[in-house]
Amino acid sequence: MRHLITFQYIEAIARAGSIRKAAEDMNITASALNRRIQRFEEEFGSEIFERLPRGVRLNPAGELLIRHIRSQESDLRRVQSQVADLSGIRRGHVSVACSQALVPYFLPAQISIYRREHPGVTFSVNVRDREAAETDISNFKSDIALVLEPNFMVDFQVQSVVPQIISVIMREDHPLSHAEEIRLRDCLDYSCVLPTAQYGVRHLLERAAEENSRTLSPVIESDSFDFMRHYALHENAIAFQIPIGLEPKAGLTYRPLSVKDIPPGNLLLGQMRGRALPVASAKFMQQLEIALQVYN
Amino acid sequence: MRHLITFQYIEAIARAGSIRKAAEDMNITASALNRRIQRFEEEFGSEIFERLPRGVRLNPAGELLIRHIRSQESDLRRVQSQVADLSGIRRGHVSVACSQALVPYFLPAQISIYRREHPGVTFSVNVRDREAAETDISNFKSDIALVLEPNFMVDFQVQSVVPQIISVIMREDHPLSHAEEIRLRDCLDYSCVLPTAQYGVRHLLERAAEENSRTLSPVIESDSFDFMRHYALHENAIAFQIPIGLEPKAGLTYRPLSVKDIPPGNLLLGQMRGRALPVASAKFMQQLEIALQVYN
DNA sequence: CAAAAGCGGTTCAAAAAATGAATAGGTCAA
DNA sequence: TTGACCTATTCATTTTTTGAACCGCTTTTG
Repeated sequence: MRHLITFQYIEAIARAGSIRKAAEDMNITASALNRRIQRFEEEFGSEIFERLPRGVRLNPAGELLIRHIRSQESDLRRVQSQVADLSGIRRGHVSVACSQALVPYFLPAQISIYRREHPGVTFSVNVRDREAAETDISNFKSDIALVLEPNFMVDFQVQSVVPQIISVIMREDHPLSHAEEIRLRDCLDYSCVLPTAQYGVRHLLERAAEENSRTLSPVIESDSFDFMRHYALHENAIAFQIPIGLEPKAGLTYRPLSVKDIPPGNLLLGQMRGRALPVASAKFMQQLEIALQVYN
Repeated sequence: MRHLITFQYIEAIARAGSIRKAAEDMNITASALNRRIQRFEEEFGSEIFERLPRGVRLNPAGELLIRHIRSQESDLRRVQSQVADLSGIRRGHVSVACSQALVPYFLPAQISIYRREHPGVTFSVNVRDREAAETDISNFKSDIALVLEPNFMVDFQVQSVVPQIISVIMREDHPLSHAEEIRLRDCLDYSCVLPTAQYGVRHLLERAAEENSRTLSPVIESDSFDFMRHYALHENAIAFQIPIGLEPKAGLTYRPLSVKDIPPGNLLLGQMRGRALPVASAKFMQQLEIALQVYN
């Protein structure tokens, strides 16, 4: 949309933090971009950038404006996708921000199901911790978020809640592998591999440990659940993950942690509050809702 | 906003029904406008107008687009007004679509109260029947609607409901003027002056008459409540109006119709569903809500 | 402490885009 | 069939946007 390029420039400047950098990004001269902004500010009736010695920054007016710009652009894309839809082309793009647990198993399966029916639809999948996922949603960078225990920002509208009991991951020959369900105190006797602080699983474990006046002392911290799973094989340590992220794997076994110690974590499916999603995203969201019911 | 002019052109064409007419309205050549539209359609990825022998008309894609355009423009105005608000200027514009009953008394009073506090805010007040009011709301031509018994279109979001018992208007020396409350059958003995079909009052009267297997035979129909009120003075006929539209007037008296015959009509305050109103409009709406509580 | 680097803002000639006037070519109604 | 009215196209002209060079300023760097 060529006539909306000013908006795109404004976004680029906000992102880059300086007119010159943004000019470079957008393949234009700094002078041209500068004048564009000045003209826009005049039309708009207010400055939208603070001029700092080392660049520019959105002022409050600019913050309001960029919110409008983003929502407007997303809405226009939605309209375009609706139009494409009614002309029978059925294409579109769906962007998902999700917790790591969804990456190996659940999401690939769901996306492949969806694309079997709508091969014209493309996807982007971004792994985000619970905070970043919400930011992405409210910046219109992602249409859909599927995250464990987010912070519930105001912009985040929950569509579906799935309780997830944290599972203990260990080798089949691990002493704990015979128990039906595992108590938290039992875990503390063994080497633990824990996810780093930004993850929901860690958050839940910490909270539970605190309530039981225990502390977690992991031998390894990692931000990769994949790594942790593999490590459990090597050292015969125990790792933790939510069921939706687990697949049967040779040599490993999974047991639920007792809900007496740790309440189930909530896996939340949601979107930007009040936003009308593009056709493709809305349909994919519907599919996810149905698929998630299995876990209830 | 100069860079959004294409959108304004599209709106003008949709309104005018032909590129030439719109070109004239917008002080531009038909050829220039035509090319603009063609370029836009190419960028947009779909035609938005049906080319007819006698002009053009929005096709379904165009309908979707113009919805977006209108909501987008309204949102931008809102952002501008918010910006003005935070720079302390406190200006803005409020547009109200309302039933005739609100015009003589209620709205002028409310607007004057509001403007006493915010003299920078301007108003437009448009009298609309219940259908037109809803259309205005969903076209973003009005921010706020205050109408009797609208049809409840999906886009219309009700903020406040005020029951209004229809009153009979007559001269002080009219035979009915002594009754505390008046039955519908009594009215039929006298000359009646009725509003035309598009008004809520007429709608309610007709429905009530039908239930009682009676028919209304007005000696005069009018679309002006002001006229009807004055006419009651001359012929000693009876007219009808809702309480919110009535002020004491020398020589005239008002009596409620019995709710046994006619259920109270609903005066509805509302706006476009899901729309974020500009600051000024939102505040005025709040004030109206409070003011209307008196009638409950 | 001085030079360098990085920033937004300004100026002016050059390039690009939008425009107007004229006109082609179509459909419909009388 | 004619005339009215429409969209679409072409091309010279006008308007707008752009790039290059430079100014004045602040911060960083050596």
